[in-house]
Amino acid sequence: MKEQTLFKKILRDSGYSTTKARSLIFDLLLGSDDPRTMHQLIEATEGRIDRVSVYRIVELYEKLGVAQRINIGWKYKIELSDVFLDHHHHMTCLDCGRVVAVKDEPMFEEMIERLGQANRFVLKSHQLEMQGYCDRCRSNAAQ
Amino acid sequence: MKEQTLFKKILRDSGYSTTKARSLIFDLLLGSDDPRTMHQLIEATEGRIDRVSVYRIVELYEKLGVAQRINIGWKYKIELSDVFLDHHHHMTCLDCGRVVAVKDEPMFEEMIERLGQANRFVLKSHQLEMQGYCDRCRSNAAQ
DNA sequence: CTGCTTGCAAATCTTTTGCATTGAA
DNA sequence: TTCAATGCAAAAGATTTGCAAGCAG
Repeated sequence: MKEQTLFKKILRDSGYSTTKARSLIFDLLLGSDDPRTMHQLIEATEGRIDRVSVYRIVELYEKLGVAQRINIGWKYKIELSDVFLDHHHHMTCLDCGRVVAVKDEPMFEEMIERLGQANRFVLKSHQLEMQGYCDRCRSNAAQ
Repeated sequence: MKEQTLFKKILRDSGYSTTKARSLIFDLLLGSDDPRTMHQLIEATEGRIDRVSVYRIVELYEKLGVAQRINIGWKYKIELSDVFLDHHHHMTCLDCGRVVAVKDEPMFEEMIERLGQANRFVLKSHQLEMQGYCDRCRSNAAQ
């Protein structure tokens, strides 16, 4: 199913309407490879949507599982959820700030599952964030 | 080495002095099992330290590797770094908010290492955050 | 002593709330 | 048409900055 169609279906099924503002935010998220900060997202609307609405829309997307916040350093960024992007994790370069999406291995998922059971948790989600220096930056300067 | 001693040594070695304010924040972090939000930390000082100083001290602790921010849901919390606590990860209950520290397996560390190499990153740190429902909450209501 | 630290005041930035108006179905 | 969604104004909350006074070494 085309992303936009699935997106509209999710809204409709949950009793929300598809509006110009909601579609724009969705397209902005779909259009960028990298997660976006709230600030970037608001900038990207170029005043077409009020900042308050951006907050409200992102909040809704999180509730519906359309988007998720991920934590990069001290800040958070927004990206589409696993429904629209493959489940993955992030590796951030401490020097240039580049964020690489890392597909995870089945073995990793199994391990997460085991950790949950060992603590008697029924796990719903998880995030793995890694930081280090990418090859480009490493060849430029000694860390 | 006793925690306080190591703490003072880290400050001294980096050219910072040990002050009443810095010791208090350190003790507060050392005294609680769970990570603390900035808000909780400020409350815990009971006005003995200005909120601005708390921010500045926490910032310094992060720079020196004494403490680290961890992301719990949308917010972040502060806890002592691996220098003072064993390296671990967090499992948060989506219902009651309880945070469980999870010791990780050597296998996990190996996997992280491999992921780094595969992406030509030299990894320096990583965090794994898991969310789900704990056994207490699960037995109270159906999720 | 002397410069690093802190407190205080205030600026700035981020996020939330209330309410009147607009627009999707 | 009708109620949900948006914009606008403003409040509330979080974080940062500048500067004078205080304290650790």
